[in-house]
Amino acid sequence: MTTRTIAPRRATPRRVEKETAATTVYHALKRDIVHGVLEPGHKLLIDQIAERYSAGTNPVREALNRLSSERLVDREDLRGFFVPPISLDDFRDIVRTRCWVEGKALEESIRNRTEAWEDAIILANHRLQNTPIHYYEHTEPGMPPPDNSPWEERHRTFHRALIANCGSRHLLRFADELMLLGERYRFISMANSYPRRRSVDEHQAIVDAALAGDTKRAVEALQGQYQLTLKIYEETMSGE
Amino acid sequence: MTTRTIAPRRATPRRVEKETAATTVYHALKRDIVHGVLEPGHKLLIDQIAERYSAGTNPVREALNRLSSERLVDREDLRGFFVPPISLDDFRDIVRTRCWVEGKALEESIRNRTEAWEDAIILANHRLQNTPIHYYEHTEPGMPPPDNSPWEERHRTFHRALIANCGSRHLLRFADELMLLGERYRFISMANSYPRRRSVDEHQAIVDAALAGDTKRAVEALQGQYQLTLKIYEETMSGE
DNA sequence: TCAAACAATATCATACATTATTTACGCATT
DNA sequence: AATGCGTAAATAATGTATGATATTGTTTGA
Repeated sequence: MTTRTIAPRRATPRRVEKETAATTVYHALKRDIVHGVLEPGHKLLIDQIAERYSAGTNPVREALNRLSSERLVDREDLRGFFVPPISLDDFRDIVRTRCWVEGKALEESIRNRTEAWEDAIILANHRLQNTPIHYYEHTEPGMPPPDNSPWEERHRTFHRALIANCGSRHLLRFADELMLLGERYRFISMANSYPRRRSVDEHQAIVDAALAGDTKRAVEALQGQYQLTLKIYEETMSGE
Repeated sequence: MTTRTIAPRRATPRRVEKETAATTVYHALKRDIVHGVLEPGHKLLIDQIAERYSAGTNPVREALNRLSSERLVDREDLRGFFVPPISLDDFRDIVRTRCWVEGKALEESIRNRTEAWEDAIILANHRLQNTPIHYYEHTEPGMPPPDNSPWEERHRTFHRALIANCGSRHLLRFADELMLLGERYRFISMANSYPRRRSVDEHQAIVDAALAGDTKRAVEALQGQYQLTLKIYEETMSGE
């Protein structure tokens, strides 16, 4: 057997992953659209966006073009870019499609289950449970809305972890797109009233069923959570 | 009740839908990538593309950015754009995901079936059957490969018609993306040998089952066709 | 009241400048 | 001679500025 020299590791990676202005604007726009900062139906004027994010018009246009293919902005030749309008029908479609896509992905994840996947789920769930939600009602009047971005981030991570083992790159991509589209509705409609429901228990139920290998129960628990989100949204809308 | 004046109709529509250079390049690039004219793994140099399609660099970059969000080109900050490489694993993923997505969409289409939908299927199938395929083997040596774009177009239309009634905009969008990704593999691998198998019968079987309301049989027929495509591709690859 | 003409605004395309990466080359070391 | 390293030139992506073209809003005239 030949002696194998260990490849030397650099302290810093060879290529410092640098971001272009277009990519920076892309992420910023994505965040602001999902968070409802940029309002549905609103026209996205190139110059305004450029100034808002301190960039040139060219990077802005590239970012908008990328987002248009993900349906996070609407585009019309020679007429410009718009924040997509929202509608109950659209949200229904998003939730329904998400149930199908993530249901299938969870099913496959359980079928291919590995220890690493189970560990990741447990960890993600644990972290999510230990991240408190700051409720808007508990803040002083006139104060800015509370920042729940740590919880949001871990919530996303948890749901990604559940289906990460499905083995399909494309299915994961679709799930991710739908998650973003759905989150926008949550941010827009529930900016002032975070869910009171015991989402901790709901998440735990999904994890328990998934770890037990009970596909049917796990998928139903997952889909049930999304259906509930839809129902709450419908009640919120009709109540106003 | 007030008398209602009929709004006057113009002979010509108010807005003549005009296409920007970016959109033209977008479609041209999409076509050439799917058709395998631009080879997998190949680097897409902005200036070359711009000259190739007689456009400026700016529209080209916008088109590339749109395509990158649809996974029809790969993009890396500061390093440029590339035609995505192909691999058996990737094709397997595409076919599998397509079976899930279109299977679900067909199921829903049948559940919501209407006369208009049935008519559209019958029509699309009829048109497809009446469009001949020009086989490469039947052309004279040294001749350019035959143009089957009419058949390709109607084939796409047929498969879209099947699932068009599913009621989900997003599911249809995913199906469309996957169809394009899958078509690229067909064009690349079978450029010289069009399928001899009786796809007419396969399509007819799907239509018959769908019209009979036999969801299970229709979905299985549809998925079977895709699985067969995968099998043929696998054999083609191993045989070389 | 309607329509045509004009003005204002914004998108789109081109040309040019800047910045990063890739390649090529020379030199030193093994 | 072969390999590794550092520097410099070449190449290409990115960003800025400007002009051309289309749309939108307003005004004017019949």
